[in-house]
Amino acid sequence: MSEKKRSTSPLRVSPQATLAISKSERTRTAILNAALDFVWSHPFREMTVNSLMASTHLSRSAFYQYFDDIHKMMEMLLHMLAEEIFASSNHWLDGVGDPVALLNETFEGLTQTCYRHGPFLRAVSDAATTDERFEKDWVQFLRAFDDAGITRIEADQAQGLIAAFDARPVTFSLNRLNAYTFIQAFGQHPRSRPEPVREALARIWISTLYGAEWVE
Amino acid sequence: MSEKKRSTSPLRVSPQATLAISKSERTRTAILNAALDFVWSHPFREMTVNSLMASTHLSRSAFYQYFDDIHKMMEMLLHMLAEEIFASSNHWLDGVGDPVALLNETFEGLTQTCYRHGPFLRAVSDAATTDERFEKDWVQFLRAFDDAGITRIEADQAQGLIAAFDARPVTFSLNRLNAYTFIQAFGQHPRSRPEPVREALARIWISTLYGAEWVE
DNA sequence: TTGATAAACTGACGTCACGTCGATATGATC
DNA sequence: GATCATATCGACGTGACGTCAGTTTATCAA
Repeated sequence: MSEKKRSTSPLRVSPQATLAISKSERTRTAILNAALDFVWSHPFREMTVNSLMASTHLSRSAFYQYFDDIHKMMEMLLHMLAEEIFASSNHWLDGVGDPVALLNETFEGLTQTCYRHGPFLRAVSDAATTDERFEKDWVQFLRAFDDAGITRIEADQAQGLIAAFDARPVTFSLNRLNAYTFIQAFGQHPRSRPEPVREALARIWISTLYGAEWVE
Repeated sequence: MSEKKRSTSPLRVSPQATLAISKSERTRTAILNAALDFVWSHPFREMTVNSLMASTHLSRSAFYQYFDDIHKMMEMLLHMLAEEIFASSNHWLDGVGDPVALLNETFEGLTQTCYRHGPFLRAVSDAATTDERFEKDWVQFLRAFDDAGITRIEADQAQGLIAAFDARPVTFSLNRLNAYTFIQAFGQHPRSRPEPVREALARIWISTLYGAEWVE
C-alpha cells in the first residue's frame, strides 16, 4: 500500500553476524546496499560508479577497491537473488504429491518474491544487455530453471500426467514467460498488483501442462 | 542452412522507388542498412557511432546530420519492424472463422518473421534498456499487442469460445512469452530452429485460450 | 600509549565515446 | 563557370571509465 513512501529496497545485504567483521567487509556491504537502494528507485542505466558512490561517504575510486566494475558487483547481487528465487520455486520442481497443487504453491511464493524484488530483478535483466560477462551469468541463471523444469516435466510425462510433447522448447518459453512477466509487471513503480499476475501465470502453466480443468 | 555464411541482414531499407531520390535520402538509407548489418553480427552494446560509421565511407560526425543519436535511429528501424510483425499477426487478431486455425496461421507467419529478423529484434530490445525515450517506444510497441490481444480474447469470451477470466494479465503474459522467447531463441547466432519454437508457443496459447484438445 | 606495519582511501591521470560547431567540400542550377 | 544550398569533416568540451602513486586511518605488538 505505502508504495509511495517506500524508499528503501526490502532486499538487504547483512554480513554474517560473526564476531570480527573487518572494516572492508562492512564497507563492501554498505556499497552493495547502496546499489540495492539505488536500483529500487532509479533505472539501472543511471547507475554509474559516480552516482552510486555519491550516496555513500566514500569517493568514487574507493568503489574499485571492492569490485572490478559495476557488472561484477551486480553479479554478486544476482547470486543472492538467484538463491532466494530458487528457494521459492522448489515446491513444484522437487515436491511430491499433486503437481497442480505444488505448482500453485510455487507461484504463490515466486510471485511474492519477485514482487518484493521487482525493481532489482529488472536491474539485473537490464545489466545483462550491457556486459558480455554478466550476460552469461544471467543466461546461466535462466538455463538453470530450464534444466530443472525439463526434468520435472519429463518425469510427469513418464507418469502420463502431462501429454507427450518436446519438453525443452515448452519449458524454455514458459520460463521466459515468467521472467519477463515479473520483470515488466514488477520492475518499476508503480508495480502491478501481484494477485492478477500470479493468477495469469498459474493459469497458463496449468493449462499448458496439466489441462485447463485444473485451473482453480 | 547457410547460417555461417550469411553476413548480411535480410531486412533492408529500400528508399521508396520514386523518381528523384535526394543524396541525403540515399545516405540516410545507407546508414540504416549499415546498422542492420551491424546488429546482424554484433550485439547492440558494441554499436557506437564510431563502429557503425566505420563500415560506411563517411565520418563519425556525418551520422549526426541524419539522426540525433543511436537510439533515435533505432526508433526508425523499430517502426519498420513493428509494421512487418503486425502484418504477420493479423490473422488471429482480425480474422474470422475457426480461431484455433487463425492462431496457428499467425504463429506460422510470426515465427518466420521473427526468425528472419531475430538479431535485429534482440538489438531493439537491448536498446530499450539503455535509453529512456526509446524504452517508451518499445513499451508502446508491446502495449499495442496487448490491446489488440485483449480485444480479441474478450470477443471470444463473449462468444463462449474462451473461458471467462481477466483477459488483461493473461494477454500481457502471453505477449511477453512471445516477445522474449523469440528474442532469446532467435536473437543471436546460432539461432534455434524455428519449428520447435513455433510448436511450443502455439501449444501454450491454444492450451491457455481454447483448451489442449485443439493443439494439433 | 606509542610507533610501526598493513589496510583503506583519495586525487589526478589518460582513454574513449559522446554531441556540437565552425569551416570546408561538393553538387545542382542558372 | 559562378553561386548557393547541401553534405561532410576536424576539432573541441564533457563525462564516465579504470589505474596508480601517494596519503590517511586502523590495527596491534611492545
